[in-house]
Amino acid sequence: MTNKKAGSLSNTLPQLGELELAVMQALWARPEQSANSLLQALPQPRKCSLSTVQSTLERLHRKELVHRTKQGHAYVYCARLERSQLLGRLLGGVIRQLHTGSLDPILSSFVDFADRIDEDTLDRLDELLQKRKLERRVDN
Amino acid sequence: MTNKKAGSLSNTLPQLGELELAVMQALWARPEQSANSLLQALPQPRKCSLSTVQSTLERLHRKELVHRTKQGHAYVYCARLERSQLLGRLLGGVIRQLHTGSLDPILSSFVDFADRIDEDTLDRLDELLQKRKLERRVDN
DNA sequence: TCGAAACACCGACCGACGCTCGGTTTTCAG
DNA sequence: CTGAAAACCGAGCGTCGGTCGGTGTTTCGA
Repeated sequence: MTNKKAGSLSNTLPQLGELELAVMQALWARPEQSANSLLQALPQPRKCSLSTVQSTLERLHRKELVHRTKQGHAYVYCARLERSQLLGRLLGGVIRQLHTGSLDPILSSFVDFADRIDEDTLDRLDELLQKRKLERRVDN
Repeated sequence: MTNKKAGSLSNTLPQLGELELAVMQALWARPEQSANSLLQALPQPRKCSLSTVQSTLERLHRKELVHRTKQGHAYVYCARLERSQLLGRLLGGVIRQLHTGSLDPILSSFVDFADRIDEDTLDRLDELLQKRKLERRVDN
């Protein structure tokens, strides 16, 4: 019947495609680049036309992930978010989908995740945590 | 020209649609349900036909997120992952997209995330961490 | 000054996905 | 054996990311 809407992850930050991600990576590696420069910077097996990069940049711009200014007749782009900020947003999006109201399962899931990675990761996480708590105390 | 592949989040767990998520929620709330029962359990504004729920279940099954067994002439479904496990996977997927090789930024992003949520969250995270580290020592 | 090069902009098409459903076939139970 | 309930199949739709070519516009150097 008459379709309503697919929407998928409505509450979530729009997911990033492969090329979009590659472009962001290139932009983080070196800020302030033109579409053409970005095209060159793309990893080997990622060759496509300038148009493709441009429309990807356009999409990224609509998603407010990049900022652009006219420099002569061409745009110069730069990322509007640090890599870690984007990661934080995406993490938040995923979490928001599956939250239960309580924070514990989330925290637990993450500790679980860290635990599975590496022997030292828990310790590293601990260090960061202590440092953060210290900073917090100074701020207040 | 000849299209190659869209793929989007190739390395990632396939994203879940709205209905798929709703079905999983219902399944977590009460395991061992039939398609029909699941249809009834869906939240109010989520009314659709049995067929729709069935094909969603089929998709979920292909994604190995639900397990099913014939009970009489109908399937009975149950989730193959706990909510927290799925969350962990999804988290891992997002992280894998944006990792830099070093784990630090990830951990940092998460501590950041926890910090922004609530005053006590850092402490709670600390508790869980210490508990986990203790358990680890016992295991080894 | 003028023309080519570089770029933005537009529209088109493709494949993948999730959602939606109706019709057909299978299957079980009364 | 018959009817209801479910599975199964296939179709269509909207959105999204990727891909590009053509067209118009701006710039800069010859």
